[in-house]
Amino acid sequence: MLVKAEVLAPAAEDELLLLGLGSPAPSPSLPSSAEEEEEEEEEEEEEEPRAAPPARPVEAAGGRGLRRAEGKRRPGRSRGAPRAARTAETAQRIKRSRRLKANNRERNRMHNLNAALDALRDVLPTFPEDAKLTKIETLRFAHNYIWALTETLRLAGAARLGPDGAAGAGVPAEGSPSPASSWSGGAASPAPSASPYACTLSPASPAGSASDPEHWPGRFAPAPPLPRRCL
DNA sequence: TAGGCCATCTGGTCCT
DNA sequence: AGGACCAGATGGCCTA
Repeated sequence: MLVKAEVLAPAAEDELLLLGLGSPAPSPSLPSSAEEEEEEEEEEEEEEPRAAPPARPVEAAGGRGLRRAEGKRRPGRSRGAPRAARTAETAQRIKRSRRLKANNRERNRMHNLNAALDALRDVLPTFPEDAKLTKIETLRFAHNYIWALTETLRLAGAARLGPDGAAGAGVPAEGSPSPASSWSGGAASPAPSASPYACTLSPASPAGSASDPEHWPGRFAPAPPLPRRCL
């Protein structure tokens, strides 16, 4: 996807920077970027022990030099930045590396979540068939759908039991899990009293009143008839 | 153009 | 300590 590519690009660049590669190399694919991250982590694990010891003054760094040149001690800057600076830099790199790892995990976590959401969408009837419910719609719809199916079972059982058992036909049993009670989220809707079992398997019902525009995102206006699989 | 939806990043918190 | 989870921020895309 374009979005992904665009958003991921900066991350890949960061990794490259971390690896000390100033210029962006051929952009790595997602998995390979993760691999690079691993490599980088290893590299840093190596460095960590060096950074771990309490930062000693610069003279310590020049200890070796002292051995050969008694008296004449050279400034502690052998090459590159002073040790303290290097240590700080290393700490930064480690921090950054952990962040990137966490980002990766978070990304995967969200992908898993989305996959689960997609699986849920697959079993929900929609109209038109290829319409894609948003996340919130999927969750609300699923909740209502389960409620409707539960009612179906309950009523079917009641019908088998005869007139006595069917006392509440068409009316949700007391304490039945009406979605409206716990799920409407804010602009919630009235309980499905009018026709609680009227197969209103829309993203918003029965938790949302079909006449309540707030519950009908443009793409899912109540105009279409009952969902395909609605029995 | 505004608003909705989404993916991602990020820092904080909790848990193992 | 490291990973999972969460919520806020940010920026891109799409539609009315």
